[in-house]
Amino acid sequence: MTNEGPILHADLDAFYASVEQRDDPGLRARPVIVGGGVVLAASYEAKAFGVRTAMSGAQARRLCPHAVVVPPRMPAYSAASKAVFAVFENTTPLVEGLSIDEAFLDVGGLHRISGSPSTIAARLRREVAERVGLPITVGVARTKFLAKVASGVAKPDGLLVVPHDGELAFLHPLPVERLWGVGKVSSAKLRERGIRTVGQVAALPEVDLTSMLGRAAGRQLHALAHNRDPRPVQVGRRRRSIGAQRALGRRERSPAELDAILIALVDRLARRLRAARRVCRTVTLRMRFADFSRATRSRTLTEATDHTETVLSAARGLLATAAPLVETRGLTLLGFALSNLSQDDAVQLALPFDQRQATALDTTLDTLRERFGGTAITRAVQLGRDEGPTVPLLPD
DNA sequence: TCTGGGGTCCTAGGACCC
DNA sequence: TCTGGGGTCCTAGGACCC
Repeated sequence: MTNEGPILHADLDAFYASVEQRDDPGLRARPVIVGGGVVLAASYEAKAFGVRTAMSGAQARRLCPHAVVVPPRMPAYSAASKAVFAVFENTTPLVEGLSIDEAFLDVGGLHRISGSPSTIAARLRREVAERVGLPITVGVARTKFLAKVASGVAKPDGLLVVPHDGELAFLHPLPVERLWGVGKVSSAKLRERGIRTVGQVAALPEVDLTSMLGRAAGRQLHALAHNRDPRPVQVGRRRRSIGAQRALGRRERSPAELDAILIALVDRLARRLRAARRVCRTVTLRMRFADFSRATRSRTLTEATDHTETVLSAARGLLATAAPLVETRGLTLLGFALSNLSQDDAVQLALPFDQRQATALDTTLDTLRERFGGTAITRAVQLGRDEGPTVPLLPD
């Protein structure tokens, strides 16, 4: 898929909180906080008091004592998300979802059919408001990165178009934190050297940035500050891992209690895996401790699986490995991630051809089985699953 | 102030193979 | 016997995003 641009970045405003205000008129125009222990989303009325996403609930209530705190309703948010994405798909087939509440849309080539990019963006906002009842902000620019920055600047309920001849004038005065990939740590490193704006980053040689932030991050930052972002909008990106976790609090848990939580997590994950028709090969145990330090332990299986029992025994093995850590640091969060995902219907994927080719593949698989055993078959079939039917199935 | 639940990508070292 | 360069895979940690 080529990058024809221009690109829209569409981002729902205070998504979870907006859904709550839409569904309960009593909440409209009032400060709303979604989530209990931690703020998952805050309405703009609550944000005005300094409430932010990921802030602890206690701090949020101190800042905004009259806020209405509501528990999250995930099914309502997924349904709203689906409805909004339907509007996106109706605008252009070139949609790249980034999360439950934002996406890139490539509207290049739509000019003659649908009007100018700003007309398309205005219509998109209107349709989301009319059909789904939610406010959405849209940034329009030549690249993904600029479109995303533009929507960030235009929030809430806004529309901002960055003109071709005004890109650097728009970009350079912005604080470095607006750059994608600049979080707390990178921001601190840059500010330590007196670098506060994107323009100041652009004045730096790339080597300075890579030595400060690492190779990939430095290069990316350098490119973005110079407004270089060739990444196309990618349709149909696939998930690379599936995870589930549970906070445990500071209370000690008995081994039996821990095992019960472990079983519940693994069971949930294996179900999601099968529902998505995927198989996994790597199981990762994620832990957080009383001092908020973290650790992971992982194991890669020889064959991909979606069986609860197989994942469960790997999960138990990993937790046993980590017993000394758990003992000394005190476990406060337990989670698992399944990665190294592939499709579970590879043979079908590999056989959209005619009968002769199907027979040839069967012969190939038989040969492999004779010469290399089952592992080679799994490996070859996984290549087929990951890469599609063009991958040669014979090892070199 | 005391911290949820879901993800992505990068780095670096070691094992192993050619 | 010692030496090498290059590549892939696995593991662990960490930054960042919503």
